[in-house]
Amino acid sequence: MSDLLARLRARRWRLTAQRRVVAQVLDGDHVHFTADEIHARAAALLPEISRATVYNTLGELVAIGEVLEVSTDGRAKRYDPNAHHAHQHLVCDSCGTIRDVHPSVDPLAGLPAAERYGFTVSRVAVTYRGLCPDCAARSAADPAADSAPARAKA
Amino acid sequence: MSDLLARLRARRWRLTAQRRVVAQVLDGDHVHFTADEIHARAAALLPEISRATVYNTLGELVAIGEVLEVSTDGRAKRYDPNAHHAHQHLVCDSCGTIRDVHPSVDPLAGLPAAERYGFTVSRVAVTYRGLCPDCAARSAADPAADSAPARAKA
DNA sequence: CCCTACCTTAGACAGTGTCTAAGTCAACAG
DNA sequence: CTGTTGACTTAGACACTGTCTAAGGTAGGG
Repeated sequence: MSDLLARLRARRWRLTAQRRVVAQVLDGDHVHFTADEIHARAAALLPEISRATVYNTLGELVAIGEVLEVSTDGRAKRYDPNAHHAHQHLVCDSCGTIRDVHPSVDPLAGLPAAERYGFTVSRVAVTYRGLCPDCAARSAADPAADSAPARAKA
Repeated sequence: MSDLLARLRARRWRLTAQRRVVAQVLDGDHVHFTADEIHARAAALLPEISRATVYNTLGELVAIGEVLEVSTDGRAKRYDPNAHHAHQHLVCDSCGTIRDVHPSVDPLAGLPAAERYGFTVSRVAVTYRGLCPDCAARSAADPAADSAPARAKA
């Protein structure tokens, strides 16, 4: 992923400071940030960067296939820099954490032609949902908090 | 589904006119409406129904498991009344149409314990994406329209 | 070093969903 | 049937996420 900038240059992107910091943030921890989180982290490196630029850059990265958009909860989309290796997601219902998992079989095989209703199927998104170890421990200790998803991370 | 009202009564729900029309709308075509579409259709039957009530009622129906929430595109959530029969979704990237499909194997089996990272996995959402027959035909006839997803149905 | 097309910015705007205070009414008791 | 009560509904303000525009800035080629 460290050659993302090189790939962008090959696509004739103008390498502005803003695009560099967005790429740098995506290149950091392999976490799946929301656009707002990416903006906050980018702003820590380049305070004057605007929200619109982050959205623009993310949209362009998605369009050229360097980054994947993941919408797991109907709230903010998350951006997944791991676009070059097929994978699926494991999502915590409580804190929203996402982990990548790698499929052992091609999930497209699970859909027989008879069930495709004439659709041209090109992709499959598989999302496993449950509780991450931390949240499972917390809900066992305090069952009342079970159904109160924390918006912010602990 | 026609006994949804009976099931709600069994749960000690107060059966107001508003809840009846929401149930009635969900009971209609097996389409997956957004909350706003449900509100519009409910308002056709009961003009003074408010948006908040539709959201409240849908939220309660989801909480008790009578209806499923589906978020396919990061925009409005859609509500799926077919909650009593495990199924997956086939989504058209162009027009947004959703069809239910029925899995031949338990998709949870695709995730070996070694890949669960300590998560307590309770559900799996599988979404197949591609083009519906109509949109595939249209994009074959006019490739330029291929990447311009229509927000409204044709 | 200059130019120009592309990029960024601030802020307004739009869509979706949540919350609150006040009024209303379904269900039950008598 | 009528009264009571607490759950339900309402309008509208609010919050969050994402998009758009006009104006100014700047990367990269000459």
